[in-house]
Amino acid sequence: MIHLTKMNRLAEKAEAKSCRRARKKDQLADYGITTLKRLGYARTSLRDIAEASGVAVGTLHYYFEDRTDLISYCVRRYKADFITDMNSILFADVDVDKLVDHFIRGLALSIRQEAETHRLWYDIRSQAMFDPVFKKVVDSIESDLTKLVADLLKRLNIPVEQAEPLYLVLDATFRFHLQKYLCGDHNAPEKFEKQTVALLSKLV
Amino acid sequence: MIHLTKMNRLAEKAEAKSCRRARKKDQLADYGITTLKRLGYARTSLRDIAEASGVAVGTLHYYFEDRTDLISYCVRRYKADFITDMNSILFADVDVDKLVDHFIRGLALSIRQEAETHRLWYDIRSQAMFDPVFKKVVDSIESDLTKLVADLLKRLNIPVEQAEPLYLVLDATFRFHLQKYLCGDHNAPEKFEKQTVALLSKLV
DNA sequence: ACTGTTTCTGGACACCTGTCCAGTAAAATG
DNA sequence: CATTTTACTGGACAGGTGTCCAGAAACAGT
Repeated sequence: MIHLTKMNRLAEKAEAKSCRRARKKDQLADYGITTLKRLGYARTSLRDIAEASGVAVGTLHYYFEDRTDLISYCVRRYKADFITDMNSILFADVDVDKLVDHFIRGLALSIRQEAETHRLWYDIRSQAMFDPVFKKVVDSIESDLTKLVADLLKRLNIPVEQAEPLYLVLDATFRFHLQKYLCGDHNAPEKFEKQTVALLSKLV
Repeated sequence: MIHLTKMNRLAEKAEAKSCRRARKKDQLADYGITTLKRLGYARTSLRDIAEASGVAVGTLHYYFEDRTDLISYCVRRYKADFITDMNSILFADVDVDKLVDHFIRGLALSIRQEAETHRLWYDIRSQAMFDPVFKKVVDSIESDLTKLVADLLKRLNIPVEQAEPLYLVLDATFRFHLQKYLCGDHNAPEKFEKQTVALLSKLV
């Protein structure tokens, strides 16, 4: 029995240790994401991230294999938050009647509040066309986003086969107006809302 | 009179000179575009372009102010070819009846034949969200593409106000299937064709 | 054939990049 | 308290980056 409790102790310790390590790793990744949002993939260096984290560059290599590993980890982690945000928009409102309008309004609001986040997403997605390292996580995010739209359709009793093309339509208008917004057009989110409503009324 | 002919001569010489210079500049830009297509914006260095051109790095600085100037010039030049290609797709066929189908088929073919070209376009467009240097040329290309769709609508006797949202729909499906194609899905162009036809039948 | 101009080279420059490691500080362990 | 393990530092390293320039080479005009 003593052996077992001893082993449990050790196991607990080991777990607590790896847990602490994981937490720190995530914390560093968060600073990484912040930096990536600001500078974009092409311009973000390890030193930028280290400086943002208030940590030496070597520390990054203590927690991550190499640059690719770090950025991949950032993107994977970033994905989680990203989808969570999107989901909270979808399920914020329960009234099925006005669900679509609220959904679209949520997206419009997100252009205002999370412009840098979405900008990074489009950056990474483009990068994935050149660097296969990001292919998997980009595919994963994109299928999650499609699923998001599918969930919306389900609640509206619309066949989910339309989810993919509908996601693409939403994505295109969203990206376009995000771009306008980032260029200083403060009415872009509003325009996005109108255009999307008009588009959806024809499609569903 | 002698003076005038003399001045004409000189003017001609000067023009021929600047013309030769411009031609060489364009030639270098072409090698730049080739390299950008292959490596993407983030990974393309002046030395890569110099090597592709069979020229010393200094020569690039002889024709271009700096890196930004070179790449901007490349993108601006690349835009011309890009739009020309797109236009030739639009006006290749004259039969109004099957114009849309041919147009979409042309786009599908372009995924196969010009995948790297389009990949670069999406790369630069994302880059423009971070670097205002590319904002202008990206806007210009995007408005040209919208005009392309508007021309298509005109020939179909459909109000051109729909051009922008329709362009966005085409862009989204095109980009999505280009991505799939680049990931090894050889049927992506075909799927693009089907999905786009289905989508358009609902929209117009 | 000589002269001035344009074109181009090859290398120097300062800086930035990711990677690595000896050594230090801190914390856990006995 | 002593020792071992973990966490972290600061700097060295090789290689890559954009930029710049003295001078060679090619060319033009006379």
